[in-house]
Amino acid sequence: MAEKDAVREQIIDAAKKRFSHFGYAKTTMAEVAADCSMSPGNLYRFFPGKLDIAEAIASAAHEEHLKELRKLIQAPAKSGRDRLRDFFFEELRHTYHMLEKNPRIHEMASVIASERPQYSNWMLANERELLVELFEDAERRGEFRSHDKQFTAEMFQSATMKFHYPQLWSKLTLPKLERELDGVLKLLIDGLYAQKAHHNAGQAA
Amino acid sequence: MAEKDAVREQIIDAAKKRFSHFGYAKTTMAEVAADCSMSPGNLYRFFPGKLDIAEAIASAAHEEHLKELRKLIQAPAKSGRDRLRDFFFEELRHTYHMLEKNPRIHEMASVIASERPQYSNWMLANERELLVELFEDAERRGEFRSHDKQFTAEMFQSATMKFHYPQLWSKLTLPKLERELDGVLKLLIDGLYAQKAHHNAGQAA
DNA sequence: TTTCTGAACGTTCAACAAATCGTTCAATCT
DNA sequence: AGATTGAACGATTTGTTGAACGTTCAGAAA
Repeated sequence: MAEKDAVREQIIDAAKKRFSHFGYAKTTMAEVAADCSMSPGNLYRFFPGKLDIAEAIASAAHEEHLKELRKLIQAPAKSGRDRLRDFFFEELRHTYHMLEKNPRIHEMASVIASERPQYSNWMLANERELLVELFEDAERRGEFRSHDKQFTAEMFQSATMKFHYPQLWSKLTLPKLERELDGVLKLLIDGLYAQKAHHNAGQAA
Repeated sequence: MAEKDAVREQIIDAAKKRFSHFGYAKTTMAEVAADCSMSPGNLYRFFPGKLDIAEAIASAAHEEHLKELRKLIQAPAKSGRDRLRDFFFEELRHTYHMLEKNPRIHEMASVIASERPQYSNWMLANERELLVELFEDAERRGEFRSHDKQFTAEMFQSATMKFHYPQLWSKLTLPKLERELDGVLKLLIDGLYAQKAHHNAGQAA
């Protein structure tokens, strides 16, 4: 089993190099197999198909991303407002730099998104979990409160969706995007605080 | 001149029928010309090209849409909150029904959006003007206040961008989309009211 | 037996040819 | 003259063919 995992890792490494150098489409299974000194057919004992190799690569990167996000929402000295800002700014910069630094990686992400629509939803759900944690923590500290944290997290993701999709950016620079994200977040978070006020008023009555 | 406008109208009508029946791509200039009992070449005395005919059709529809939106934001008996809700719900339903009722029309919109990127921005800017009017009116009535109404309008459009792009809907039904839009708007508008409070507090100090 | 290979299968892709389309403009009509 | 035509032009699309690709599996290797 450990043996099998090591081979999987080797395949992932070889594929990652090829994909980010030549792109997903221009990389053949035969090439990846040759890089691993094995036959094309043998790859299929370790992965159901080419797309699954890409998914494994993406999942590892996603795990790294989640780790970074987790660090941000657990910053001890920061307010809930600042943590939310840090969270979504990290999301934006992550997407932006992926596009800027290496378009091949973004090609890979696009292929996965179009061939495995549910995969994007899974990633969004993972990030949403972190948001819920953040909201729970903010409530514990009495900062803001929301009735349905799962739903509120969905609303934040919905309202910041534009910043996930470079196709919607129409050549905006990162500073402009950041200014826009900042404005949206300010409104949303002020909304959260306001709902806390309503909630308290309701309790008092 | 009036003569020329009448012919333009005839061309637009013929093209509209063809585009919505067979689609933009499958309609040829020769067919539109034949429908108008003229030669293909003659079309170019009235329109610079095929895409401009589509744009004229889209612009007329856009004018209708703006008229509807204007009606909603000027409803006398409604609060700013309700007007904002009506505004964006109309936007969502407009997009949704365009897609649902006649995909050919949506195809036309997609072609224009991809060939004339600035055209989409122009439509967004028109709608943003109405939002600014709405904000000015709400401020006049003392309901909520925002420092930079142009910017605030941009933030509202940014946060509701998802509802403009069916590609991001992943099979969500209209009721689900409406629920989501409702949640986003609730946060945003609460945010507006909260900023008014901050503003007033600032004035008082 | 279990692990691995590489030829074989059906599908997808790339390159080329033919046809079609948007657009132009010299010639024709009014 | 100005208005209109329709053949001609270049660009784009369509159709087709052969190679390349992802995937499978019967058999070889271990």
